[in-house]
Amino acid sequence: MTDNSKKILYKRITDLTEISVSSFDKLFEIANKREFTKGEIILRQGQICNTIIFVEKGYLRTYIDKDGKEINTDFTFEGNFTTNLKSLRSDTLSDTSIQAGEIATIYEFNKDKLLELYKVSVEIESFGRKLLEQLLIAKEEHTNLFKIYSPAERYRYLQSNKSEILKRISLSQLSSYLGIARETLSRIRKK
Amino acid sequence: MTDNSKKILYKRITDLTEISVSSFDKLFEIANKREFTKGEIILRQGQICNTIIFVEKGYLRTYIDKDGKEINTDFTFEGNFTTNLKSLRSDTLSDTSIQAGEIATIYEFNKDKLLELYKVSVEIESFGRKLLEQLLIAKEEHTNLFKIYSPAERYRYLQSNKSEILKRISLSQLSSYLGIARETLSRIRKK
DNA sequence: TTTTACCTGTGATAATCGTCACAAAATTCT
DNA sequence: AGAATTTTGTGACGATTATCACAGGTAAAA
Repeated sequence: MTDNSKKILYKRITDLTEISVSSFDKLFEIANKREFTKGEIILRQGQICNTIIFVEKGYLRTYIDKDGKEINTDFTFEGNFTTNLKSLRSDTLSDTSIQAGEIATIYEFNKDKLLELYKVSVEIESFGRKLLEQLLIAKEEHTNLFKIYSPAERYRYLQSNKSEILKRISLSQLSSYLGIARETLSRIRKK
Repeated sequence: MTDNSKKILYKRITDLTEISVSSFDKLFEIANKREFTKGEIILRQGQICNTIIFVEKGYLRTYIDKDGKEINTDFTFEGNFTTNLKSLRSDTLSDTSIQAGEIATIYEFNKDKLLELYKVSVEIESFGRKLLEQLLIAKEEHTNLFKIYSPAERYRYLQSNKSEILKRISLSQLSSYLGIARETLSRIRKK
């Protein structure tokens, strides 16, 4: 494995599950490498999502359009996966868009090809299941922020537990992700 | 299949995925049926969660204790699954408790036995993956409520899209689930 | 470098929401 | 049925937050 990109993906997967080189190679074979400049759209709201995306470099921003205003629902940094699962699973129109937040390199995995691999390799399906587990745990933690904490407390939670996100995401992008007005977040941060 | 309980579980699984009778039987063999009266604790915060729970009858309430106040993070009605995934996966102490909200009948599936079945039956692992997909989609939808909508709008969203929950969950239990003070929710509802 | 576009800070103000206190209503228990 | 417990409604008030408007700053583009 001389390809450096391949290594990043391999690391991410083996961190999650045991996988043979042959299974990994099968997975890598269906990967479609793509490059984006800042601001480019990877998935557009209203389209059907048919891929799972791995971010090798840069980060992606997932957002919903609400009355012309963009509300960020997720940020995906290098070494992580994202998609619109609802659209992917049921072939319905995606209610979110995914955009490159910086110059980004991604790998796209086609859904149908992936489902074929699930049938062929138990290891790959097992990987799929474990990835979902991890995503669900992260989502639960994020949801609970809104139930347990006030806006100011949510920001402080990120400071203590997810400082990476504060370093990379601008205040105005972060505000909708935390369900706080930009101005309020600016005032919270000043303290 | 004469057992009626068995049918409810069977229906839930076959709604999600194709499964052979023999795989289903393997799953049913490891199921541990238990009954609870209203208010009884099924999983206590601070314990390690090692089962996945299927609700056959009644409903369960999942909550976090915050400074002595209980904040509801989830409700699980009959025909659905719940657990504390973080605790289950990493053998760490659960930060949530799960309690019977009514007289309830549940099936518990031991984690280790389930992992064994995943190895034996591809169908069962596939079921596990699809269940996680569904849970993640539902969680994403719920999270977005907090980012997109105001408290009043969140309540109206439940009215239109999840009316079942309004019928079965009391206002005071619902308020923390929606991140709204009980009094405020009472006033919202009056309109 | 200069221009342009975007991002952040800040004041003023209004709207919303949370908290406290208590009464009324509904439900459960005996 | 009657008592006890829990749930819900409501007023008053204060705290927090959203919104609007605009200025200053920063970064990207020409």
